[in-house]
Amino acid sequence: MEEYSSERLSRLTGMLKRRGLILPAFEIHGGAAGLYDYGPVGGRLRNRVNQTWLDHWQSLGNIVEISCPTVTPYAVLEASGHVGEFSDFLTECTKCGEASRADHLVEDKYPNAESLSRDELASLISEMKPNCPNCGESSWGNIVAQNLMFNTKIGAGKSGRDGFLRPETAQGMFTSFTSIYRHFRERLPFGAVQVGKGYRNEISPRQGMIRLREFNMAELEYFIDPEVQPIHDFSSWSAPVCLISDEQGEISMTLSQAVNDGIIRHPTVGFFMGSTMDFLVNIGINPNHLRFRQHESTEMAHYAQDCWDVELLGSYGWIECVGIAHRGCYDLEAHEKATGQRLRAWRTFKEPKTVEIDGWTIDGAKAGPAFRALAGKVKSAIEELPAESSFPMTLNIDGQELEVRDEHVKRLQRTENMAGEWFIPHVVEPAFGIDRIIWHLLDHCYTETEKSGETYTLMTIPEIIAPVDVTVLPLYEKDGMGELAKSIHRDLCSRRNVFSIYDASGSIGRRYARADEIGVPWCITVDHDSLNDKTVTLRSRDSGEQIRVPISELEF
RNA sequence: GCGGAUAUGGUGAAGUGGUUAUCACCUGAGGUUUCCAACCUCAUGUCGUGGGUUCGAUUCCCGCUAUCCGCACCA
Repeated sequence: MEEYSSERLSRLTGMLKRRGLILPAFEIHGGAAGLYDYGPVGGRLRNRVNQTWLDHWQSLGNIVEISCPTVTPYAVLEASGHVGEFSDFLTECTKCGEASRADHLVEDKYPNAESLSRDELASLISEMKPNCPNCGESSWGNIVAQNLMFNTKIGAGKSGRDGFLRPETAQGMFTSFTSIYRHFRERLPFGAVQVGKGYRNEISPRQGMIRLREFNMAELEYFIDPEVQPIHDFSSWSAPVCLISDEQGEISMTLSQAVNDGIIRHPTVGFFMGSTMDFLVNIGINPNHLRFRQHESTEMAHYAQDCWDVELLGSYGWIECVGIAHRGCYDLEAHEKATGQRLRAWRTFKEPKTVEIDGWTIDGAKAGPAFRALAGKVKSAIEELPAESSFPMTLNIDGQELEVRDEHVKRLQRTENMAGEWFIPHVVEPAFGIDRIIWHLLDHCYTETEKSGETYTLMTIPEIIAPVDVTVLPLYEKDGMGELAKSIHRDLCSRRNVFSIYDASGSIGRRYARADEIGVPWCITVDHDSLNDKTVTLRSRDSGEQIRVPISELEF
């Protein structure tokens, strides 16, 4: 097991920068905290991780990919709860000027103060008079919301609307629900995936790629009928995994056992946990440095019912890289309330239900002129009345006593057949921090060994995400070996989804070392024999083995 | 955001109030070399940024930006 040390970390980050995988962005202008570039090697690595992620989920068969804007109108994120929740409330000590988080000042008495509103916090602070942790005085100014989303204006000048850069891709999937629902012919379950950028104006980005202000995320929103018991196949995950449960602490058990015991509160969450683990291990994450941690009820996001993080161990300790949340009906309901649009699915009953309606309603032709503006409210009140009501009666509507007479009302009696009902689907969301995952796979694949007494580094990146598939090396750039190597290189590059590098500088050993350092799985060497018999040497990064292969049979 | 430290070629380091800032590796060109960081010659490329002190600042001082370490934060 690789030892993580700060020395190894600095060698790794130095290599990533030197070899063009990951670099601080805008460095010639002094840099900018929390912003990183994927360089000439990293760019393709990121792309392949994204593509592998998409392929992984699309293989389920009921998943579509969509792509939504990052610029998002204010109303969308207000409806989702982000404007209200995605911020910290700060208040300044008027004596020393130190800013403190308002919820922290009262959390002795209210352990879950994070969930309090601004007004509640203000009244609690004036009541409890907490002391300033800096100067000890108790004299607090107004509470201001420090929002962690990037503000922007959509449009210019006065006509510009307020907006934000999205803090997650998820909202686009929810606001597109009806289109996705129609695409799937209105049959649950189905899911939508999206990979793209998200933004958070972090107060203090730290730890390199771990906390970024602009980051790559990949999210799946999987819509399910809460009344249908899902059937998932857990048989491929027979080994126990490390779970840190809210109630039981760290335990080791299989996913199916954890679902059966109710530790994982929904089978689909458990299924996605297993599927997520498969994806991560496939792209090079060390399974021994992976664990699942359940959110405690107090740290759960405003939308979640249950949430399991995948944490990966690397140079910065255990870092949450994936969150698998059961969001219930929170999001669709929130957007439905804000817009009045129906964001529901239709559930057909096994047997149509008949509902006897027996009650009263108004006779519009009489009641309308009689009650005028109040007629609508009278109608609602009348329809609430039991069938055995008798008229005339007196109703109190908006403080007015109204006499409702026989002539104003009609008996309502009929039998309705209901074939089904509209309901708000529930959502299970695996949300991946791509940058954190890429960081950890590089951290896990970075191997320092010795070769003839010298330190030797190689990246054991799996072939499916290797940024470079193959390098083509002429033993010497003379006698036509260079030309032959270049033609092989061009042929490989022209193939679908294959990327080759041509490298002719330095000794052959140096070039193998360079290829190993960025994790190129295969090297092709063109030598004198190649000119005659049209064969080349194919060298494996991981085994160092070399075999002779005809140029016409190179398989990439 | 607070406290502390740091900032010198692509990378890692050395050094200085005064002529042209040093070294290794890397990179490029040429030579040599018949498959795992070899060697020879030559070449490219640096004092984060703005201000101050000074005849003169990469060096001293201040601001800014960034990085690292604590604290705090982490939907």
